[in-house]
Amino acid sequence: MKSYRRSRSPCPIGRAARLLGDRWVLLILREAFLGADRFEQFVDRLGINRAALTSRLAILLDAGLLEREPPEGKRARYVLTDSAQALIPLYREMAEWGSEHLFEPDEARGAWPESASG
Amino acid sequence: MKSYRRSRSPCPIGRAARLLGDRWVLLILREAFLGADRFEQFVDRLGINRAALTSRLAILLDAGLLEREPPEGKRARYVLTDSAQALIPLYREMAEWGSEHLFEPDEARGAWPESASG
DNA sequence: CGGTATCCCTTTGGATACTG
DNA sequence: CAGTATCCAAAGGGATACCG
Repeated sequence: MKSYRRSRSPCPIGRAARLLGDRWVLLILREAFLGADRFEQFVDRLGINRAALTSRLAILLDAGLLEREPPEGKRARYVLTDSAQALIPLYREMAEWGSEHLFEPDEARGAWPESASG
Repeated sequence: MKSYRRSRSPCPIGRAARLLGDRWVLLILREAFLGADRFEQFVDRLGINRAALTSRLAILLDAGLLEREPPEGKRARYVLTDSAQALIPLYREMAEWGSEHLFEPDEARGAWPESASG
């Protein structure tokens, strides 16, 4: 597992890109903002492979965007840290931009599930 | 090559994530914002593999974020479209967030190159 | 300069099974 | 429920060679 705390690009965008330039990371955080905090919830909502989810959760914990509650043991909840909450403006930008530039004018906007549509 | 115009997630974030959830795409756009518009410039500044660059440029052309000048033939320049320019606020957010949450307080912020640091 | 093609290895991903 | 393990196929990535 790569450490994301040690992503040593001197450029803030480069360092952010190392973390956020991953589709699953982006989608997991979206689900977390929408209230998901359980392993199975992410699996169910995103249709993500369990191994892939495990690896992304480790990355997000390492980067300090999620915290486990409780820190050790099973049945954890994954809760957003302040660092992750600080990403909300960026997500708002992403949603606006996506809506304006990646949809036809008459095309319906909705929410997930990713698994049903790609 | 997947078509990014046909990324049919009904969620704007899901659709944006399909495009922006790729480290190279993010970095290529950063370089373009900083003035790069030639194939070799992207290779030199990012240390990106030529095949990887070709594939990402195709994605960005398909998504309407870049345009070729001239449209056909060789010696093309890759110029940012209005859609891509509209991403600047998102990049600004990303830079601010990265600077605040992915660096030590006393750590120096700089720019690329990615190739020299990861 | 602006690519395309090839080789080969590593990573990722889906499916599925298993454990406490 | 919350993962870990395994298998295998597909995609991605670096190095390098080649072409007009």
